[in-house]
Amino acid sequence: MRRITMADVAARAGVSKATVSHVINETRFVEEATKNRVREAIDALGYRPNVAARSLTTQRTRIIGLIISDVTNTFFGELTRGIEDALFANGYSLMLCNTNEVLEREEYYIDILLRQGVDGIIAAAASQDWDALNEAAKLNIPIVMLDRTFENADSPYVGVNNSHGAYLGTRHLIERGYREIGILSGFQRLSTMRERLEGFEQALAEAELPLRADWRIDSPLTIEDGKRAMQQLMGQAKRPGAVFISNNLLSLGALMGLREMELVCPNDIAIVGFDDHPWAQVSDPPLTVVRQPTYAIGETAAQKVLQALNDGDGEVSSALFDCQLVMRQSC
Amino acid sequence: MRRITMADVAARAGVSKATVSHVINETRFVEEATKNRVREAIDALGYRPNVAARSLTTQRTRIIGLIISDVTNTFFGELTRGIEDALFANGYSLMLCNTNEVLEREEYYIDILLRQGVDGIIAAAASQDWDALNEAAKLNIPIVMLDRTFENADSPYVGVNNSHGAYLGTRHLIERGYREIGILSGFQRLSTMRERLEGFEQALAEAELPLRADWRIDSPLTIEDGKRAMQQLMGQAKRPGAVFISNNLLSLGALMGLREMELVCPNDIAIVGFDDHPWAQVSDPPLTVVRQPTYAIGETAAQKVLQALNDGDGEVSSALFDCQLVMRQSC
DNA sequence: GGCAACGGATAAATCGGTTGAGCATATATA
DNA sequence: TATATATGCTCAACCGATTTATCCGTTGCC
Repeated sequence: MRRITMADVAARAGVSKATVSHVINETRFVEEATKNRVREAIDALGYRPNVAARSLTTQRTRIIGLIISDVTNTFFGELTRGIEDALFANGYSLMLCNTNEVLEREEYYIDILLRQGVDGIIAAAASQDWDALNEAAKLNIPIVMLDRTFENADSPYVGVNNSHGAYLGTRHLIERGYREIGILSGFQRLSTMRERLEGFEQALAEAELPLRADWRIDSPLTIEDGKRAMQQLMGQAKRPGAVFISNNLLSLGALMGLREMELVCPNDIAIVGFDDHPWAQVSDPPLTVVRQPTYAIGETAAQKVLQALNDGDGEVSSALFDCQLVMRQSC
Repeated sequence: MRRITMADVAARAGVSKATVSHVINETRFVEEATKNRVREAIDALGYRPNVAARSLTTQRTRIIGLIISDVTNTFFGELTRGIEDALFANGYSLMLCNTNEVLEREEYYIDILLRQGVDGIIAAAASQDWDALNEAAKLNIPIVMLDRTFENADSPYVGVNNSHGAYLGTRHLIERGYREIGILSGFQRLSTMRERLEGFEQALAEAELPLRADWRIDSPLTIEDGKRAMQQLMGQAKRPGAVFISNNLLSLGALMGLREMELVCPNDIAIVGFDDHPWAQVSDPPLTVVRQPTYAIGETAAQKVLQALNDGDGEVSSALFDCQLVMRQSC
């Protein structure tokens, strides 16, 4: 079946392509009678505008690119969902790019997004600097940093107050009487992880508790690494009594690691994790966590790009959400 | 910064646009020296082809549309990931559409995807018939049904043998000695849910066990509904001793529901769920489940669309994966 | 009466690529 | 020497929209 074009519609309605275009986009006054003939023709023919052709002239695609490390991680899943809903509500579509925290893949995707001519980019970037995104910035494509940011980032950022979140979680451990506290601190090249470590350290410092290097385990952010990290932590002669875990996958892995070592939480070690997850309610034990408003973060990020798109030059502000301690039974 | 076009590259390299195009796409022989001049110009100018313009003539976008109900559900998250990886490996991009099982939203998205001119569609469709996708089919856009299908579906399907999976799970319960078995059977308008119910019934029939209507609870597929369903099941005077749960969100909700009622699994009720999830290993109790190779299903679905795209008319086959029983401690 | 303004449309250029036809020049064949 | 073939590239039409400039009445105003 040949694609129906605007010319077909114009012919059937007995008007020019220009008029059809104006009826569709409401870009100029058209007489009601003419409008109706055009609409009738559109319906009758089942005409569907070709986005590529339109983009060519308008230089807009109504597509937003999203760069994250992995949708499989529910944290990113929720973010994605929030973004998608906000875009949907505004007639935009989403191009999803998983980078797996691999820089080359991120760079590849940024290039693709630019070729695609996306109107904006939301990025939970794997890179540690602005280089990869710089080209996008040069092309004046609005960018919103999601979840993470970096020093020389030159775009609004939407995320949470990580250090305060970690501070809350750690202080909770201290208030429950734990004095020997470790941390699974993740990947220090990510701003989120650095900030969480900072909040953790601040809470310890305030309580005048020691900061032991062997009770801080850095690692990539996977379940496997969480398991390993927890086992390394607990494999030591001198074990902490509690641990703050900076990331949800690490928490899950940690729980698995404990199980394997036949250690029991919170008896052998108390845990406060970062990021909530429905399953955390039914885990053994139900996990006490610092929760971030993930969906809202995504939603806001999307609104920020759209705002940048609509306002033109007006500066778009960053948004920092607060975390919330959710007490359950792991400490 | 003005966008660099092919004309700029051509001018700088001292050749025609046609030659530049041929160098980029390797669509015709070009002398090595000329090629080099073109490549040098491309690099020097930082030229990036405009996908919209290309799509206009080639009628291809190298974008595949994915329709699912919700990325937030890890099952779909995994599917999405498998799809994205396969597309990435082949130089295709992914447009993500969450429908929330809402028909209007699905129809809206299909329309958008067609306007966008996606090369193919992978759909875990909310609709129960072919109507919504029919337009895409008429335009000769390859479609792959993901996870679910329906009677008059006219496209390859990639999923698992649901009835056999449910059969396996149910038989396991029977083998463990349970005789009074219920089912949280989800949404009967989805093929997956119907098939799972079928497998469940078959296992009961084989063991000559009764099929009680009050031990079968249908519901939408959300955590909340799982909770309600489980509480309804266990709120009855005559309770079953075990239950097969046809969906992962329902399983999670069921666990929460039990907790609230202060009932213990598997003592008060044994559970076998459908779909595995990392958290199922650390839940209380660790959940025995029927696992499907989710990632592989997604990957395969993507490969099927690409195959349809490349082979032209060659019929693309469906793919049915097997499920696997993962024994843990919920029965 | 003459000129401006306006209402309601259209023709044609344009966006940035791809691609079939065609055009020199060089080499092979008769 | 004339002709055929191959080589390497250019020209220009085309994809399907948007948008600028323009056109042809009508009406309003001085």
